[in-house]
Amino acid sequence: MKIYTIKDIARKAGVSVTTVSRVLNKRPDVNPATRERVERVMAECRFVGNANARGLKQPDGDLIAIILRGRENPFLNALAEAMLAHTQGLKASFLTEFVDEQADEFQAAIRLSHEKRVKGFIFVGGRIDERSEVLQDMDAPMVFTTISAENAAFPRAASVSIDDRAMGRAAMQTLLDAGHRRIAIFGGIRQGDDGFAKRYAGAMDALSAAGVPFDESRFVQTRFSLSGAYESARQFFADKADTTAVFAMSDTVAIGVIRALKDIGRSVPEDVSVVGYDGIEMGKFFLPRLTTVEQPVDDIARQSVHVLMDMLEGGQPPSHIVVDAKLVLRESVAPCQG
Amino acid sequence: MKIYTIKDIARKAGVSVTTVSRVLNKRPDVNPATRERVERVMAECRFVGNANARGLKQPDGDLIAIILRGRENPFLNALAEAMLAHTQGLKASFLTEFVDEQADEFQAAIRLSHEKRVKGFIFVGGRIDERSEVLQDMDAPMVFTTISAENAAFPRAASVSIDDRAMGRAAMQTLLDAGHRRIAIFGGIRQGDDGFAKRYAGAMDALSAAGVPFDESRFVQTRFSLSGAYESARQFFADKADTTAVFAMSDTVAIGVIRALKDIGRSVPEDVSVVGYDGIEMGKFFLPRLTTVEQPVDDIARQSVHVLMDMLEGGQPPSHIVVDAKLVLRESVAPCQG
DNA sequence: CTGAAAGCGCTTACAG
DNA sequence: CTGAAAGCGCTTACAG
Repeated sequence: MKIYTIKDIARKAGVSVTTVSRVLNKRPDVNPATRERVERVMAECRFVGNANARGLKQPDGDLIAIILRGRENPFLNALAEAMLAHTQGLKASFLTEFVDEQADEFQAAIRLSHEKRVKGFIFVGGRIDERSEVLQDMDAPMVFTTISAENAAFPRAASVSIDDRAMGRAAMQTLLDAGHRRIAIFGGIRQGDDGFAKRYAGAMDALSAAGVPFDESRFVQTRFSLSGAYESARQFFADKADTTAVFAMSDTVAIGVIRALKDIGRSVPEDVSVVGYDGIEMGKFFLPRLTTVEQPVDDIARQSVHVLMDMLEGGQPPSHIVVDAKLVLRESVAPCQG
Repeated sequence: MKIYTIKDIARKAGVSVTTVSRVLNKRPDVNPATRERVERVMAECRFVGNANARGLKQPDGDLIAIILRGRENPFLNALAEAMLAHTQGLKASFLTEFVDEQADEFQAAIRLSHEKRVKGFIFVGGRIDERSEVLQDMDAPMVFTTISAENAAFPRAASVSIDDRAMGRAAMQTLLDAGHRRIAIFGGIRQGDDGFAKRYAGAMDALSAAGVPFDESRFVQTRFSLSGAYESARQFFADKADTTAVFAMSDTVAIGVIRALKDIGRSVPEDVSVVGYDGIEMGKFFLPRLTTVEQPVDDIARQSVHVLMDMLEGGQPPSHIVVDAKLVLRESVAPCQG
């Protein structure tokens, strides 16, 4: 199948390449008859423009990259997909870039800003740490989602997130209200004031308001995968069998923990209560259904896109938006028996 | 942040753009001192080449597209990821394209073959139907995965799949062996000899070998999502409450069915047995763990990549590879009580 | 080992 | 309404 160029089409239609380019870009200043003829030839040849050539000349509108670390994470995937849905009708075009769980999304951003002249970035489930420093040089606007960049001091970084501290507190409070006292927390590395650190701080708020001391050895730092959480839980419960409740900082972790509990002969929620975080779809189908902190995926997605466009086109300063999350009570938490 | 071009670098380093291009492409014919100087300037400027410009000249090695229909499907995602893993060290470069569940992956292929000069295609979880006809014109080699293209008569289409008929039979046999007779099948649209039709035919093989008639009204055509399967199952069991077992043509469907069963007060596997298909990770964590047909993801991925490269570089004819799947017995099937 | 020049496929002032 | 020509950032014979 020969690949036709704009030149081939021009020759076949008996016009100049300029004219072909015009009809290709649906410009108004073309004689209807000419346009029709060119369009027919293009259809016959199944002509589709060469994106590289076009990209070389046209700034591509504005290209925006949605960068997602962790291809398997169902929550982040849902978030990215929702963003794409809010992208329709915008002048900018969007691309989604997946980087490995272990990889550096900021290096990916730098690379994209050069290679593809990407003009704006949305980090889906990003982190902010010392590696983020490389972004200081970048003048493209960016937005962090599910994490606040308020204290990050990047000149052009906005953020959209839930109030992780308040929701961490709510999650823990749910467990406390059910009468639990020996509670474990399964979470990620806490650094600075990132999301995990805030959820942890919120949990501590609830605990100390209730006058319940927290035994540091009940904090488990786990990988955020089913198998990682499963192994962490097997190991933890072999040691701390008297734990009656778990606050898991993601639904995926919650599911891994529940499976491990079941395998050592303990039911959820009868023997151990579990509260998750994120609100993934599987949480509504799992047995038991997960009690969890539900992040408003669609809301976060919509706001993220709009905040970025406001910075990019409106020249507005970055803002740090906090959206409402809610704790949904389902089946994985029950009154403490112990 | 200024974006530097090869020209800027050349000027700053006091060489020609040709030389810069040479060091950029790591060609051997550059004076070490010159190379070092150019590299330093590039580093200082954080120079990264413009992909569009490069793509315009260089055939990009060979660009191969992995096309995946359905961004949410965990099985297909795992398959695509495994393919990428087998891609390391190959001369070709790969890109992953997601198309909507409802979209036409063949149109996407045509578009990519023009826009990005894609030279080969891997359809992850593709279909073969009347729409596929557009591929007749395409001379780029392609491979279908999880479905056989043996009878499709595309000149350059290879395929890698499991023996769906045999495995459909094995799935049904498992249920039969457990004593079940009133069995439902939850599957997709059967057309021609696609994967669903084969799984169905295999199930019929097992049934008729066992002398068990199949009640056509126990075939349920469902969407392949948690919620789709859930709704189908609620509706089906309201009518056919005496069904004691289900063969679900995907694990996701199996999970939706199990959740629905539980909600109408029936346990799996005590009251109803369920066998799934695919072997997604969640199946090992769900309660109960899923008895399922496990597709050898890594094997399919590796073979797909190699078959394509053989066609592309070795000029070999397309082959139709059948890889071994196995039925893994876990917890969702139990002896029939009824 | 190095550079001047042509060209990849397109777009866009500019002139008519 | 239409076309000739320059140029986007790079690569690659070709000549030295």
